[in-house]
Amino acid sequence: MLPGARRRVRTTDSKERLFEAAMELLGSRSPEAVSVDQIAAAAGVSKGTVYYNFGSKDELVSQILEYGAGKLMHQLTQLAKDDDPYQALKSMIEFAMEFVTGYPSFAQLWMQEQLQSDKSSDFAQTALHRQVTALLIKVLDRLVHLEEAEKLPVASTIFGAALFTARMSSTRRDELAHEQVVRAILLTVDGLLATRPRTTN
Amino acid sequence: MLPGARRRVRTTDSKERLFEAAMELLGSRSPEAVSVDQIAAAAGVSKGTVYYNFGSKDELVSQILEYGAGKLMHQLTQLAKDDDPYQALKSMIEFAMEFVTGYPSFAQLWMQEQLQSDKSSDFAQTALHRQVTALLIKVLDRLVHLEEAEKLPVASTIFGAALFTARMSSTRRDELAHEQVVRAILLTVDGLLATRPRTTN
Amino acid sequence: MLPGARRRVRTTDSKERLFEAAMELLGSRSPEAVSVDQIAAAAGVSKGTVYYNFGSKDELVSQILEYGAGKLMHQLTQLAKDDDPYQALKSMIEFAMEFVTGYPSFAQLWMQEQLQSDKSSDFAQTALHRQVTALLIKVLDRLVHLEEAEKLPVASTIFGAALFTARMSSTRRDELAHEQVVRAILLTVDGLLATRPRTTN
Amino acid sequence: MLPGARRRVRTTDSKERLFEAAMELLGSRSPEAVSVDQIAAAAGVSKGTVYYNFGSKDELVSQILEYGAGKLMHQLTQLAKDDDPYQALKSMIEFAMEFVTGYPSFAQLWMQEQLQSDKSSDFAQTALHRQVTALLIKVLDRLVHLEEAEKLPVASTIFGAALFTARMSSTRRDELAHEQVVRAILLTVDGLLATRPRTTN
DNA sequence: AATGAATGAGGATTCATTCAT
DNA sequence: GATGAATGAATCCTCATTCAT
Repeated sequence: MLPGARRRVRTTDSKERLFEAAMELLGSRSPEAVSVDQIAAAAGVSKGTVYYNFGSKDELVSQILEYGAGKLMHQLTQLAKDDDPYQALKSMIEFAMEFVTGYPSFAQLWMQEQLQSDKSSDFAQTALHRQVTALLIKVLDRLVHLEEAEKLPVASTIFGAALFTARMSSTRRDELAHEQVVRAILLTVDGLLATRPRTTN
Repeated sequence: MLPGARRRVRTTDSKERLFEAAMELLGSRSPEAVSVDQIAAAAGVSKGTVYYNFGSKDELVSQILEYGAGKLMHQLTQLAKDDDPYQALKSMIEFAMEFVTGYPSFAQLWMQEQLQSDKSSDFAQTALHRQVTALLIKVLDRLVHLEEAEKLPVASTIFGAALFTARMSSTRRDELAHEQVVRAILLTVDGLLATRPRTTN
Repeated sequence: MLPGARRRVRTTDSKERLFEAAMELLGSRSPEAVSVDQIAAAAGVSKGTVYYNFGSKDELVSQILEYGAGKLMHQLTQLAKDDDPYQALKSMIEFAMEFVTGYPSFAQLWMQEQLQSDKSSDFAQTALHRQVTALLIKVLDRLVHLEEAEKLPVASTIFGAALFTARMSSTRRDELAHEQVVRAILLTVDGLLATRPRTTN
Repeated sequence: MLPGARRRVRTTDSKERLFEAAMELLGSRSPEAVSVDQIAAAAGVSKGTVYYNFGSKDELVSQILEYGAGKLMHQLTQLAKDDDPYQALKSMIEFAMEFVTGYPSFAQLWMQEQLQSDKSSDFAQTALHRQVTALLIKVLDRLVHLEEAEKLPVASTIFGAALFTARMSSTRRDELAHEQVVRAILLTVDGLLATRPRTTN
């Protein structure tokens, strides 16, 4: 083939299809419960292609995790910059909700992997928890004055409530309206506003 | 053997040992990631004994789920009766934290199964979500006046935050002190108190 | 218990129930496809009772086989005594049909075990084949003159046709009327009568 | 490797080897009594290969059944075309004998499955019984005049006698000479010729 | 870049059998 | 006489992975 000619897109075609198929399937089942055959079949490629592109099942899962973490963090970081810290939190929660609805597998994977003590290192998602809470803390600091010891619990609570309730509402679509859920999660912030001194700029 | 000494107990011994071994193992891994061999070995019985006592792996998991749900609901129902609704909520959250710390497998299993749309009905844990939120709503109603549409989201948020953060804190013991987490979750309630009309007894 | 007092009947109660349950189940499945659990459950006794009464599954199967063989041979021997050899053959075939209809498991077991070369000894059913063919040959000898070499093939054919078609007709009850089948099997004898010299008494 | 030498064939090699190994083993034991391990070992491939090629043990057994049914019916259909109906029947019986001797597993499987009422529909072998008897009836009709009601019983008897005696003679090779058995089975036809009006062409 | 065939380790489950009571 | 609990070998099957093409 002539160098520089058409190429590029086609190259990672199967890779992307595998990626998406895996995300889809991992949205409702644990990684152990999803087989490589299923992923390959859903992507319309052969099983060997999974190994050609990702090397192993674990690697595929890790890449999904990392991809999602990157995407989420990128956007949350942008939203955190809003001048109004309350508005920033609201937008962040809204985005998290949308994100989890769009990619249920991320929430699923994070929740699961976050709870496993034995698995090796776990950069990605432990890092994610740390990164998100750090970001939340930064925004909260701009809103109210918190004692050092309570910062992480508060941030974790918001993170957990958002992650869990978002995931939940993406299943029970009818009962848990997006908007109402966002408002409910923001109640934690309202609670802070009512009980802590405002940050004096 | 000395007469009158310990004995008798032995009867359903293996069943209980299996139950506990399974709870232990399911605390940190998804059911699919725990093998029947592992459970049997951990309980110190043969693999066949699992099937003699439970019929199948799924049934064992289900029974754990049901057992936990019953135990949790029983205690929460008691605590909800406290005359002071705020205190009731606080005790309930505290108990939930302790419970999840003591039996991490429950939180793990509930979270996972709650997210699976395809599994057939799932009385136990779907029922659990409904039961817990119903109970929370009853207590909240005694505290503040909520619009019908926001009740479930608020209750779900508290439930999710408690479940997730409790589970989280039982892994990262050092960083997330029990007491602080309870206070953080209660912020949602503080938020309600600050923004909604009190219930007029 | 006083010797000579009431006893007898009750003693083999479970044994008989097991025997009948096993016959029933073995009527439609190979021994390997029927479990001791199933037999015990069908008999309404515990699994241990099978071993108490029969020692092993194989022994139970063997006893069924022997019991059936004895019963069948006893009656066939009587019927073979009829003065009219043609009538004797007819009665024998009729009885075989009834017998197989009543106890499908015998036909099933015989057919299966007859075909296994590797299984040890096999008194019962190999003996049965020999006994039945020997009996048939005796009666045939009274009817027509056969060369030595063709005796066994002819007797085997009648035996096989009867056993197989009887078993078949007990499944497809509607299509294969008892009477017609008997007549069809007797055609072999008619064939002999038409092509061989009659026995001169 | 020498160019042009044997090669290529290899492709579905394992599948065929499994097929043959299974036929061999099923010749003397019921499917329940033959394990997948044994089949795989006999074929010289790994257990997984059985599942890769056939999906399940049942499917493997079914395919053997169907393959045999096809092969048998094909040849019988040819032989049935002989102008002389008696000769046609003789050839058909001879072929059936050879076939059963060559592939004892077919007779074994057919007999067993034909007798199971509970198994779902069972195209293959029930179809086989129907097909063979239908074919036999067609030939018989060219030979003698039969009442409608007796056609199936007569055909079934011939089928059963052939199947069973053939299977039997392939075990007791010494006692049941091929030729004699064929003649014995043809006696049924002789019986017909002696007792029914010939078909008037 | 991709695949289909093959594998073997491991997983859930069944089952004949043993044994203390 | 009878049973329930327990077992471990064996069975069917799944699955992540490898490799020649």
